[in-house]
Order: sequence, then structure tokens, then C-alpha cells
Amino acid sequence: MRQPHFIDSQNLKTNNTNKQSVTVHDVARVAGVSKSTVSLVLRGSDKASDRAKEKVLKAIEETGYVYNREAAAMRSKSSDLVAIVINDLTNPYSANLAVALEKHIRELGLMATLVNTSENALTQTQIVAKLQEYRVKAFIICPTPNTQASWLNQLQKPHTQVVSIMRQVDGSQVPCVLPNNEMGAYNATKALIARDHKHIAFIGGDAAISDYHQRLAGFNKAAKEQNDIQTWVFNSTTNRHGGRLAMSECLAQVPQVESVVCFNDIVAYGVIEYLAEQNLKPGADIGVIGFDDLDDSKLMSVPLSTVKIDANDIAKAVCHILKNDTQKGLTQVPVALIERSS
Amino acid sequence: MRQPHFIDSQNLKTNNTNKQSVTVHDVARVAGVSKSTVSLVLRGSDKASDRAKEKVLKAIEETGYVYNREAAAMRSKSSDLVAIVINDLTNPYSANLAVALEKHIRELGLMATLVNTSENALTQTQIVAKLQEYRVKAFIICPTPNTQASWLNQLQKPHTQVVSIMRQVDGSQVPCVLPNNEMGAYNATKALIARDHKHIAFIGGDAAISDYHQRLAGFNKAAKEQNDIQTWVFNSTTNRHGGRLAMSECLAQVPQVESVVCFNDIVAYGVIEYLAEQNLKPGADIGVIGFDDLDDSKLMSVPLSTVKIDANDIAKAVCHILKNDTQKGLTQVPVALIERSS
DNA sequence: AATTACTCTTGGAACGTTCCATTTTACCTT
DNA sequence: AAGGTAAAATGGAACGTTCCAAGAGTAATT
Repeated sequence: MRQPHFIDSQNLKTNNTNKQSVTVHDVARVAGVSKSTVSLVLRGSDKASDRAKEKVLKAIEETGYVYNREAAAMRSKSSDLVAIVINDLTNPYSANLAVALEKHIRELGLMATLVNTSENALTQTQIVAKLQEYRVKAFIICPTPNTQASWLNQLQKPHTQVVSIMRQVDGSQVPCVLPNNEMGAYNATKALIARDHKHIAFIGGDAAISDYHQRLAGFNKAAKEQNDIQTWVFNSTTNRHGGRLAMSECLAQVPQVESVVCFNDIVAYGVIEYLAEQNLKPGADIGVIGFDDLDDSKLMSVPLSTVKIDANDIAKAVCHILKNDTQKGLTQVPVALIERSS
Repeated sequence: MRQPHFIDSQNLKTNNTNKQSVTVHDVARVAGVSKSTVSLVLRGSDKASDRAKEKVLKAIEETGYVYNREAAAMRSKSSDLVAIVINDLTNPYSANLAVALEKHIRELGLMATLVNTSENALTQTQIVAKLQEYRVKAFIICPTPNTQASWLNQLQKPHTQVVSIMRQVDGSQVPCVLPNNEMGAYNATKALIARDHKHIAFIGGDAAISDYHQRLAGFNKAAKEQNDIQTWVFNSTTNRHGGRLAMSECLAQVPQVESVVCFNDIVAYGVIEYLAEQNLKPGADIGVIGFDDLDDSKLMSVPLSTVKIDANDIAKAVCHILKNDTQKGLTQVPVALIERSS
């Protein structure tokens, strides 16, 4: 399945003024030490004396030296690039997560590079193949639908870690970090049952994604714990429009519905929009709980109750795996039910 | 202002199994040609015979060779990395734009890497400094507030292009690609005037950003062309919540307002939300026009009229500058008024 | 058949760093 | 002051590619 390997950069104007760049040699000369010492100082080694460090830093300042990571990576056979491969950056939750991951990776002293696959498995393959040519240290990947477990597995190399996030690929051997979807949906549903609601629907989401099944499982589990609860499920595309359509269908078919658990906040926004059109007030007339806790959710006219997935927690779990090179299969990150007015 | 230069990657487990990797030499040996020929084939040169190409491609397949871009970049002193430096990826329009840029850059045969500055000038400085160590070919940068023109200018190097997008930094010499903000707001306002509205407000936005002034200028220009138009301006934070607050203030102070031009779609969403609370119907009771044309806008219960900024157009303009290395100052990308029901 | 012209191929040097084995320096201890 | 030991500094080799100048092969022209 290897692609024939061409390097087809249509050559851009390269402006190749051959001005010699400043190297460790130049810094060494100015500082009056050897290039090896400069290298030690650059890497923050404690094998260089304070006096040497001082001289070298001054020389760096004077010469305007810029570290050449390509050369370093080539010699040391290890890069500090971490690739964050996101399925859909236009999804607000994904974007949040990407930003959190980037921040935590930077705090680890590594360089994060973000790429977007647009939920397209072929694009994912191509981008990842190209990133491999940069010898990235790690892939943090939210796999597109139809990602092959075997493909994911073979990405793991002695010098390359792989962590999959948010979605689980059946049969894959790579460590995976997920929010506790089932628990979240379970708690949300329980909260609605505690309002004495007996007619509850699960709204939105797409069966092609593993989250969906986990959240739905939590929903069903909570409902089945009591034998007087009736439930319905209405799927939809995972956006605001889908939420609106699913809610309209729900109200048409199940007028007695008392509350809904939404696949995520975006879907919940669509639900709320539809309810407003019908002059129904979220919380008062129909209970609505979302999933994700987007920034907007607490600021809506009726603040949205939701299950918060803390992107920082996900990022921390991922970084923990990176640091310790644990091969442990699954890390479930706790989620928190946040009850607001809806 | 150069940072003392430490490379402080807390060392992660490196798993340094010294399994020799496959190089051009190995491929050459298997293919029965010289390493130079392999290199030519890899770069898609037409100086290699078809027969040689074939042998090399087969050998690549056999050996499982992976191109080492770090080595290539070091020797050739040119990378094919293009950095997209985005001010705020959690903003849906920025995310859209980033995705479009990434796609177009990939089509150019280059590798895009996305980083996020969270509107923080210091973070921007740090990230860009690190990217310079990778010898990126180009920076496409949406500058944070308080970006210094001198800093932006000195990023331009013989081997590094810089293009600023969406925001203009006063005094900077780098090429800049902007949507035609003034024209967009002008046309939006004109469209409201054509509805025979005489009392029009400009809602939302933050005076720290250059777009704001351009859009407001277009608004004012349209209003002043006729001498019976009264206008008001209500600033806000640039999010949904801000839109809601600004609209509530507007209705309180200017009950006779007939329509509003919003700084962007997100603000317009907040405006619409507030109108719904007051039982006012967008379009019928109060005209609302947004800016950006986010995906959700056409799908709202009352489809939002808006000024569309096509992210692909921006991306194309940027790529045109990259390809031709034009130093031309300002490229204004046309925008389109899309009248829907609001 | 010799000359020219052109296409294709090639080995060695080079890119800027880190690694490593070795030497130099500094610091104790007696 | 001599010896021993650890810390600091160093020069050359190496990483895997591309560049370059030159060589080999082939076809066309005389």
C-alpha cells in the first residue's frame, strides 16, 4: 500500500542568496571555545561550566545565531516534533482540544504541529506519510472513520509514539485516551430522571463514530435502571441543523417527551433553537442536556446543562503517555455533569 | 530581544533502538544504480531515464525506504514547511481559514504546519522563533494585537517569505491579504437602506482589531451617502454573548432601530438570540446582517443574511503571493453580500 | 570512422549538528 | 609537591541527503 514516492514540490521562487548562515563554528570562534562546547551549552547540558555558558550565550547574542534543528535532528536521529492529527478542525470541540494539546506539548519542551484530515481517511494517510518523512517523535491522532487498525499499528516505530484520542479503532494496539462517554451520558440521564421525567429521548449523533455508541450506552443504562422510563433515539448529522431537525422529528412523533440528552452541545444548540421556534422554554418545558461544554454553552440565554469534557485533562493524559512511553491500552478521562438552567 | 537560547526538551523516553534505517544507499544497492540516481528519481527529476526510475521505485517498495526530509532540507538549505500562524483557532472563521490554507498549501506540494497563538503576542514571538529553527519556507500569519511592525519585517529573510492575513499591521512591509471589509460593510448597509430603513446600528466588535475600523468605515460611508439615515454604534466582545448584550443595549437606548449590521456572524447569532427572547423576528421586525458566512448561518431557523468571505479566495491569494514571491503590499479579496431572510 | 552533441550516470564533497574517545584542566588528598 | 580523580573541553567522524564536476554511453552529423 506504499505510495510511489515522488517529491513534487512545484518549485517556488527560492531566492537562493547564498549568504552563509551563522553556525556553531562561528559562535565557537567568537566565544573562544570549541564547537562541541557550544553544542553542550545549546542543549542545556550541565557538563559545560558556568563560565563557558556565559561566553557562549554572549556569542550567540552577538552573532545572531539561529539553531538549525534539521541538522540536529539528522545527527541525533530524533526530532522534537509532535504531530497532532485532527479529524475536523472546524468542529469547535476539536479546535479546543487541538489548542489544549498544543499548549501542553509546548510545555513539555516539544514542538507541536497541527494538521487536519477533514474526516477523510485518504487525506489522513497522505498527511501522515509526509509527516513520517520529518521523523516526528509522536503522532497524536483522532482517527477518521474507516481508519484501519493495521495502519494505525504500523505507525508505531522505535522512534515514533502513537496515541489515539477521542475515538477508538477496533483492534488497534496503540494507547488511546477517551473521555468517559458512557459515564457522562449515564449521569446526564440520571439527572433528568431525578427531575421525575419518564419520557426521555437521545438526540443526534452518527452511528459511524465510536463516541456515539458509548454515549448511547450510558443513556440506555441509566434508563434501564428504572422500569418506568420510556426512551427514544433520533439520529442526525452532528451539527446545529441536525439537532434542529432531530428535535422537530422528536416532538412530532413523541409529543409527550419531557427531556432530551443531546449527543453534543452543537446538537443541543439546534434543539434549543427549534424549541424557541415552538415557544418552548428549555429547562422549564423540556429538559435539555448537552455534551462537551463549549464556551458558548454557559452564556446562552438559557444556560445549557451539559457534560463537560475538559480538553486540558485529555491533553494531560496524552502527555503523560508521551512522557512515560506507556503502552497501556485505554485511558478514560473523567467527565463532569454541569447542571445549569436547561 | 533575542531569547537566551536553550533547548530544554525534558527528555522523554527515547527508546533508542539503533536499528539502522534504510537510506538512499540501500535503495541504490538494491536497484543497482548510484545514490545520485536514486536522489534524482526521488525528486522527480527528468534527468533520470525511465528505466532507472522504474528500478528505483521497485527498490523503494522492496526496502520500505522512507525519505528523510531533515537530511534533505539540511543539505539543500531549503525546507518545504509552511507555517500557518493563527491568532485564535477556537474562532470558527479562523479555523475555516486555517483549513482552507492548509489544503491549498498541500496542493502546492508543500507541507503546512498549523500553530495557534491565542491572541498573545509573546506566545506568537516564542512560537515563531522556534519555527525559524526549522527553516520554514514561509510564514502565513494572522498577527495578534500589539504585533510590532519591526518584528514582522525582520521575519522576512532570503529563504523565508512572510504574508500577513486578515489583519494589517501599521508600518509593516510584508505583503498582506485582506477581505474587502469596507466594501462588504458598505454593501450590507446599502441593502438595509434599500429596505427603506432609516435607523440603523452597527453592533459588536472590538476597536483593537483592524477589521473593525474597516467594517465600520464601510457602514458609515453608506449611511452618509443619504442624509436621512441615523446611525448608532454598540461595541462588544466578539462572541455570541457580546452580541446579545450589545443588542439588548441597543434596543434599550434606540427602540426605533430598524436594522443592524453585525461585526460578524457570531455576534449576529447573539443578536438573533436576544431578538428571539424579545419575540422579535429577524428580517420581519428587525433587519440583521452578519459578516463571514459561517456554515451555520444558512441553516438557522431564520437564515442569516451576511457578507461572505470565501476562505478559499484568501488562501488562493496567499498561495499566489507565495508562488510568485511578490512583495506587493495589499491584496484585497472581494466579498459577497448574501441576502437571506434576516 | 571520427567528431560532435547530448543524455544519463556517478563518486566525492558538503550541509550543520551531535556523538565519542581522548586530552586538558581543576580540584582534592596525602 | 606529587599523585589521583573527576570535571570540562575538544577535534574528528558521522548522520542521510543534495550538489557538482566529470565520466560514460548513445545518437546524430560530418
